[in-house]
Amino acid sequence: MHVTNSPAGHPAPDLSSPLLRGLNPEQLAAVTLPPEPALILAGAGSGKTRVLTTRIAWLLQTGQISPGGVMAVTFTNKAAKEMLTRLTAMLPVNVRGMWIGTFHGLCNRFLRAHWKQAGLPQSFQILDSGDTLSAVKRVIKAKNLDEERFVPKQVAWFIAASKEDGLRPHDVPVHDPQTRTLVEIYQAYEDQCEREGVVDFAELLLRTYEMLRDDPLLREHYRRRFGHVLVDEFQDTNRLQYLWLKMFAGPETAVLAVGDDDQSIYAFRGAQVGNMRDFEREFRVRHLIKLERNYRSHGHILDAANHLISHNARRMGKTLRTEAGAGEPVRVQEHGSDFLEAQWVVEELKALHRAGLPRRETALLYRSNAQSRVLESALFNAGMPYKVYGGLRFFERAEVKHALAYLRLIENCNDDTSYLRVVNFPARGIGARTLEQLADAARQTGRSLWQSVGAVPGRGGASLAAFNALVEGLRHETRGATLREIIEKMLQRSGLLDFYRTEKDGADRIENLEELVNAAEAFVTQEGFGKDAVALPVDELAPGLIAEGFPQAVAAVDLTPDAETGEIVSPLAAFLTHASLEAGDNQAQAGEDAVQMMTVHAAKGLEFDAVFVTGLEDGLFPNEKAMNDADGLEEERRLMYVAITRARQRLYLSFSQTRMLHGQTKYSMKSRFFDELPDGALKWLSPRTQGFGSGFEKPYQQAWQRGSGLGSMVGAGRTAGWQPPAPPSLPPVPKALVDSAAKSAGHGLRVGQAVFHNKFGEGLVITLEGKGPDARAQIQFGRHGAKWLALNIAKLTPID
DNA sequence: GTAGATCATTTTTTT
DNA sequence: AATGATCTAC
Repeated sequence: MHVTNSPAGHPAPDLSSPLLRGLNPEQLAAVTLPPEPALILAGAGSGKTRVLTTRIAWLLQTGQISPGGVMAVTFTNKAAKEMLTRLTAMLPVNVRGMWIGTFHGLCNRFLRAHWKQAGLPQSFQILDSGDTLSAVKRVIKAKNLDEERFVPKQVAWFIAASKEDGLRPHDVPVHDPQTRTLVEIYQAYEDQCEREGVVDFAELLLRTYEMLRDDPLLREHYRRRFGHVLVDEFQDTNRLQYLWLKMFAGPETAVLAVGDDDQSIYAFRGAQVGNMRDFEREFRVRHLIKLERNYRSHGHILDAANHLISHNARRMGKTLRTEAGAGEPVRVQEHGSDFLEAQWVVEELKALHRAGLPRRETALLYRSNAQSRVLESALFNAGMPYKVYGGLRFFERAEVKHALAYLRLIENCNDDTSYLRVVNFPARGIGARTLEQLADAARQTGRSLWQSVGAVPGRGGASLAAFNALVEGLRHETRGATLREIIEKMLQRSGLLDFYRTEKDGADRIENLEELVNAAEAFVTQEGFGKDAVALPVDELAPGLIAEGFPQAVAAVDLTPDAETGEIVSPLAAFLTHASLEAGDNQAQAGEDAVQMMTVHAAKGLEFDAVFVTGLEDGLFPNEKAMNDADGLEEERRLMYVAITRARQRLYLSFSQTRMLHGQTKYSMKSRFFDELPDGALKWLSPRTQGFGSGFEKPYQQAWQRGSGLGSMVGAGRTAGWQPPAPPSLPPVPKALVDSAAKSAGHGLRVGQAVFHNKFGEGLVITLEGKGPDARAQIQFGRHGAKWLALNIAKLTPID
């Protein structure tokens, strides 16, 4: 542990505050750091959020800062909300003036306050990824380009990636014709967004960054305002987010970056772990604090995690410790098929539940979403409640998006994306030809679809005009209405309700539309959009600003009031922003006690008493698309590290010899990560012989009945003196394989046979074909994958 | 304009 | 296997 001393000139921190009670020395040091750039390496389960919130509370309480002077950035709405909740629980503070939110949320706030200077319409709309994709599609179509050569998804990805590197179209280096066209699309896309008054997610950040970069006065204002900037999950920041941070944080700013390089699992979407090192260097960080005390997991689990992650070459270096004792060994189980694996999981879950463990305290983790299906059906058949995270989110459902599109048109009729989405939904006889004519007219005049309706002749033109009249009518009728009334009227008049009433499975959709009304209602109450919502006086937060010529700068408070008039943006506009920025929970209804199922990515930041990591097979986890280069494999390893560290008391790791994947049976070897786990922390459960439940219910039952958490299971007998048996060399052969093996006798090999090859190592015979000199075999090798070998050439030694 | 058929696709994902 | 997107036939 290395904590730099406070430099001379900083008074010793006031340590008498009750806020600081119960912090360990490292946490305390982090919370009470002097106002200078600092980096906190916060391991899994080390109390990171607590440090962050306590730090803010302490700064406020000791009068070192006012609420308006704090900025705290997170990645997810959930993290931001949690911070606010904890903070208000610690300190009675008005959070209105505080800038605590996601990168995108804060940018939104900034751009709403400076909409004029940003060159945006006052009620600009935000495109979510789906909207962005359809906008890109329209550009590609308008430019008459081949969608095979310019796949919309990839183009959208290119544009987002460029923006996240801080590059505008003319900044992108062009070396080949393909890129040149991509850049042209990018430019056309930008023009289109500009015309329609919409911005995508990356644009929120990029535009904020550019404004601060190009306007020294504005930059100076914000730098003066935010004495403290705190960044959560720093290892996940991308290039643009880092540049953005450098705009807000000047030489005087106390930036506190909190992150864990070992939990960086988003490189695939642009996260740069290197930002941590850059931060250390560029901000001249003199305070590096490591939080290595883990308050979550028992010893064996941490041993496994530490041992595994030590195989990564590029690390900042950190080892988790616990005082909770060794606890239970990590249970490893092998299965013949994914189906059997799922059955075993269900039986173990039943046993855990019988032992008194709430189902919500158990989690099933997997590498990819496709793996959830088998598990789900096994749980379903067993009648065990479960909850799968990661499906469609509320605001992404088709019917909800349709409804939102109508609302967006009411707010801004030039939003072509929304226009196209609902102009013929429900069907009103407006076909592709009519829309093509409309698009042509719009393109020629450079106007929006809405504005070009007059240019379309005949019946099509009349239908379009009728649609415009419908939206126009809605706008008039709902003027001054409450959000609820607006939405209800829209659902009626648009025909959406009628449409879904006649649909055969429209009942769910109607339910969701009703839920939309509820969400709006909740939003109005929560965000204080009632009649007495008032903008904060302009000079309350940053005195002296007006003199500097930036009256608008400070008005960027929660309710996004207009910078000049102080008038608050309409509830409808605010709700639409909310809908874009926060897609809603992607979980089923809370309440029922259910087993939690999710990908390892989705599990980051969560913890459970018992965790199952399933499908630990080479090719799946580590994923074959990532395991061929060192960086990819290291990220997979970090992912595994995240999976392991989710568990408090009990961890199961399982893998299967066969798995249905893309409609075919895939044969795999156990994950190479098993070789990187310490034998002493593992217990290999032998298949089938011990039966289900493993007889471990007792200590669990006692622990939970005592109502105690960590510590109560320490040294619970089972692990003392326990010796790891040698892992079974190769698994028993599935029955189907044994049956087919009889036919292929002759060369001494059979399907399912384990063999050894001098170059490829151990493998499993998957297929046998041909006879005599033509005989060949497909063999699944561990890290070399499946190979076809000619049996008269290849030297294979059967393994017993 | 819609229903049904065919075809490609299939790591991870927040805002 | 299952999903989504595009194409074809009415």
